[in-house]
Amino acid sequence: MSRSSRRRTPLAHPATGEIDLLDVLHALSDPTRMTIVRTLRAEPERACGTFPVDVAASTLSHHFKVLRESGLIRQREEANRRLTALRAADLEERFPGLLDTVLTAYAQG
Amino acid sequence: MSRSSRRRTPLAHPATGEIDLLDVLHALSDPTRMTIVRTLRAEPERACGTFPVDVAASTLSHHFKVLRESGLIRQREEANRRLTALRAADLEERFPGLLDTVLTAYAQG
DNA sequence: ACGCAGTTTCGATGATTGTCGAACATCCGA
DNA sequence: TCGGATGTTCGACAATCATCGAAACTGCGT
Repeated sequence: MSRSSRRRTPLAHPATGEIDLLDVLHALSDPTRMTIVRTLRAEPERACGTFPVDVAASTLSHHFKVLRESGLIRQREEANRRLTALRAADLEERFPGLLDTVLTAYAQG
Repeated sequence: MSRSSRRRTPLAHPATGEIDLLDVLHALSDPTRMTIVRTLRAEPERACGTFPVDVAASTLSHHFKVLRESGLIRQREEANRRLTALRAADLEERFPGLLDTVLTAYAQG
């Protein structure tokens, strides 16, 4: 196995069917994470460092972990970057209409 | 002013326009509170003690406060009871479709 | 007047959370 | 091979949270 195929932990994501609604709601109830999700809906895939949030890198990493473990985002390794994408289709399959409704509600501001 | 018109604190509720989405999502991300909201959608108004949750009375009171301050429920005094109702119409006005979508998603299991 | 039923407040406790800086790991380019 | 760029992990810390029991309060019956 090549050294690059496993970074630290294998980047565990919950299966679509295992996504828990309460975890999703909790993940979305933080302003930094909501900003990440909202940003991600516009663009298909983004590197971690390119989000318009003003927190330390380690804090951002923590938020990505919460979003990943809730099933909201998927991350994959790309060289020394980690690319992040919204699991829009999975979410739509699991909880139809949820993401759209929540993001529209947030835009209502 | 009659003694009964003010209990302890005046039971503050946010105005419909002031309801914050992040507060709502946070309030809904707890299983006990989600159960309360779900129970409340079936019945128009309920007394505090009649919810199918297994926590101490003081804990329940705390959850009602969180729900009330988030704008999800409205409470009014009725003799020595406190009656709780879902602010479904207000929620619908503020965040159209949100409550239905979330509760349907939760029922999806 | 007394006590009971229903609820809230208070104080405490243990768990979780958001945040940071420092250190570490990985990959790419010079 | 060395350095810089990109992210993560590791403590640590203060704040918030869910929970409880005990005490207090309110209104209704008796």
